[in-house]
Amino acid sequence: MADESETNRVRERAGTEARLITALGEIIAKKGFGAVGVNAVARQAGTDKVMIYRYFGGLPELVRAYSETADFWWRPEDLLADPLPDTPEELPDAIALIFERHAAFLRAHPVTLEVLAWEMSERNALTECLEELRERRSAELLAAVAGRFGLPQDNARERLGPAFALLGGSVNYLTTRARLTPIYDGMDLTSDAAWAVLSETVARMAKALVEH
Amino acid sequence: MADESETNRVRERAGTEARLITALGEIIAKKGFGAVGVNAVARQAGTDKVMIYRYFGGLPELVRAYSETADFWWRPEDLLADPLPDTPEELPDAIALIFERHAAFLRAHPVTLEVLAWEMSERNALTECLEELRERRSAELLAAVAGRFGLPQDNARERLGPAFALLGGSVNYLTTRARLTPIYDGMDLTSDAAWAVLSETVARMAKALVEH
DNA sequence: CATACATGTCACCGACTGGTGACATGCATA
DNA sequence: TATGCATGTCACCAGTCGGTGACATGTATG
Repeated sequence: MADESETNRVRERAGTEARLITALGEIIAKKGFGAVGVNAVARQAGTDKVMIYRYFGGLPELVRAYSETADFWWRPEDLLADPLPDTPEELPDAIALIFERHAAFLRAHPVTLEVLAWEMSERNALTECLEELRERRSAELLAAVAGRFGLPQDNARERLGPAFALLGGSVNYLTTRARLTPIYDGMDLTSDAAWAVLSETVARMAKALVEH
Repeated sequence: MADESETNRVRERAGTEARLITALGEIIAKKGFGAVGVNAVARQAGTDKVMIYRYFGGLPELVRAYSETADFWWRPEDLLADPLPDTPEELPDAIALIFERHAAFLRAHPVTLEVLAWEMSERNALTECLEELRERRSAELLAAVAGRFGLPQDNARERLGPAFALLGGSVNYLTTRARLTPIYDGMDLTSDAAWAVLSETVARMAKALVEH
């Protein structure tokens, strides 16, 4: 009968759940967090919004499910990959490289940028997941850097910690902002040249963190 | 008659326009940019949304009118007010003080913080006004600092410019973010203590900007 | 006084939102 | 084979949104 071709709607809960979760990610990546809603996600998944309520309980729970499948943030290894200077006197260059890689990571991960933007206007399962992940990975990174360059942990936490917060915050801001407003202080933040200049500046400033 | 007490609705275009403009500012300050809409603004102004269309043409034009009445950003004088170090060797401390005052300004101007947050998800008359204002004032600040500390303008633009962009971006990010998510890298950004630590870090890093 | 206009008020429209009940259909089990 | 349940589909609800037309009323002008 014609049934076979028509009624081919998968009829499998796991598949529908998976399609809903990936659809959410696609919406975020393509349209931004402003476009997220039960209707849009269900349409993108090719199913009905009723499934969101039946299988997840609601949009917040679907968002939570999505947050558990994804990995939004870098791992310390990503930023400390070779080639990276080792000796203590090269620490400023290493910091600049970490800065560069942090920026490159974000510029290559649009969903993370959207969630970072979301954090500015709303708290939800996704932003809380990213927040928790970033806090943990930042601490790990700091410890890893201290270990690699032979700094005492408490000293690193006192001196390097706030500096990493400052520089990291700057990267988060400038990359997130650049999606819609590329110009900042006369620089085009979508260009590699601007980021090279910024990285150079970081290298120079980082020198003062190690000296005396 | 009872007319006088009942029909006291001002019946004056200028007054209604002014109430609409101030109502927009109140909505932004109290509820954030997500709550801005013709219905909400008209209700806050105690009038009818028809007036927004009749007198301004629509919400975007009302927003534009509001943007022309307000002054969202610091002036260079605000950040360079006395007491501020003068001598070239004190430049790092001056930079740290500018950083502190930038942060203090934003923490005291919730509407500006909301517009900064808005920039992350949307472009409109308000965000463009703030963008233009900030770009201009930043350039003025840089020139003023160069003048005050006897730096050649092109040198200042090359070395101090990117550093100001980095530090300023960090302040924008951390203050805007702290409205909803105060914790960042283990610091409570609503506390003065955290900002004191950050300022100290800036002072240390700025030393490397002047040396050699 | 009578006319014309500006101001303010109200009701309504279509579109979209989140959310729910009712129903058809297929599969697994008794 | 027949019953029960899970899956999927559709229609509908109430609420809000931006936007507009129609009307009442006050004021200034002829």
